[in-house]
Amino acid sequence: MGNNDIKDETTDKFSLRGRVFHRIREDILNGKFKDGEELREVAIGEELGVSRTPVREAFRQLELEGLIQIIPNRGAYVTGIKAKDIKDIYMIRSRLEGLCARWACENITDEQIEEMEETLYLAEFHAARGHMNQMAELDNRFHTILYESCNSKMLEHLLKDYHQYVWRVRQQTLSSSRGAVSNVEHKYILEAIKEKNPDKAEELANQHMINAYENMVDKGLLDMYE
Amino acid sequence: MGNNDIKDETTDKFSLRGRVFHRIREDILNGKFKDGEELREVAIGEELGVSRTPVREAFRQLELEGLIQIIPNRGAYVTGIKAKDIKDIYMIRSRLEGLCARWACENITDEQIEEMEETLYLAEFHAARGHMNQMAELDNRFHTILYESCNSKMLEHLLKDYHQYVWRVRQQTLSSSRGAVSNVEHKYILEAIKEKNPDKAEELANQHMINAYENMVDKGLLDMYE
DNA sequence: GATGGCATGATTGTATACAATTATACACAA
DNA sequence: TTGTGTATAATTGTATACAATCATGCCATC
Repeated sequence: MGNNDIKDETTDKFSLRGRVFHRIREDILNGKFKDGEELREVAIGEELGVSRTPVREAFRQLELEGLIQIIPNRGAYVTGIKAKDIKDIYMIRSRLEGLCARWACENITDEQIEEMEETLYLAEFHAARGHMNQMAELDNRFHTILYESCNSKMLEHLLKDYHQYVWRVRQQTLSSSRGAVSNVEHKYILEAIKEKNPDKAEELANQHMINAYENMVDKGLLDMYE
Repeated sequence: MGNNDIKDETTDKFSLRGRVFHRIREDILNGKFKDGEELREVAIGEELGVSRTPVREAFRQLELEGLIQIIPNRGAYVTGIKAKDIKDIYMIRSRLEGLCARWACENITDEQIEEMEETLYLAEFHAARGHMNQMAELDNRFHTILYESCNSKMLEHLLKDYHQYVWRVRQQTLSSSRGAVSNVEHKYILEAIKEKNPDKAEELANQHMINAYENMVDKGLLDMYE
């Protein structure tokens, strides 16, 4: 139930605690802090030039996010991303993106539809030229708009959270040849939403996520997380 | 991604911070702290006989759980449960319980099957006599075992989290006449799992949650959260 | 009377000090 | 050599002190 958007709204990125939180989060997701590594409050504090207090508060949040495990009176240990976690997240996302697409059918605004169509159009352009960075960014935008269009803060937060969580892996996926295929799937999903066909939209969004995962498995992109 | 089980494992219920966390959480979920109410660190601290430090750490966790909103340099404000949240959670749960039942098909142990059968048997007994407290407890056990049987810490944590979140509402539901019906649905779900029929199990668990929600709506149990 | 600025108090943000707990090292005995 | 107990160091848990920020109320001014 932790979620990203609330964090960005309320846990000030410029407060010491916020900076520590985001920094450690990044370092874990980027692999700088390895699985099982112990995080000491003073060490982190000195590295970032702050006292233990904000570090401790950041730790408590990271614990709830599942990124570290705190053992009382012992310490904080990094919980790295494992291939199994990625699989679980993709399957969870598949169901939830489906639900999100369903709800989008009755709640999406014309502006959001137009924005999504723009991303699709641009994605086609960049896909043809192999601009992978832009593709990743556009994929990002498509999904973010979809999440915001479901009219459920709960679901929106949950999905944004997972989306961020697998960000690094996802980038690699889109850097492969799936970008174009993914874009076509996006098109069909948006079509179903525009048709106000919730069953179809849910099914397509659901399958879209499963396809994305299977593509990663096929290409061996998850091997490094074993 | 915050989740309950990790909390119970790692955030010691007997540390000051843990006690503050659970206490405030309870008070919000039980309606003692009303929507929009401001929580002051010193006041809470004095009431529980602790200093601000553990209170602050508890606040940070409650924020990630979405139970309070912290505005920097201003204060912490209670975010009450609203009827819309309950609806969203039940729909999210419907999809995820379905996924959970699917995974249970290939991962459940014989011991877990036996435990679930025991709860079903006992529930039948208590349903016939109108023992509502026991019914609630048995419903709890059935779902908890189901969550643990899917072999996914991620999903298990998420579901336990939501399960707790709507605990108070859920108790009222089962206190109505749905207990017996719910128990029959549990039976069918377990049957499908024992048959190793993932499609059927997912569909049944999915529908089970939707039925539970619609029952609450019909009985007007959500009116107080409007 | 309304409005804007400033002083004051209250509250949160951060740092530090102290207490409690745990890990480590070493001595000593079996 | 191995195991155990204890002293010591290191680390986390909690409390308190200080700094920064925000809210409130009063007064001056228009």
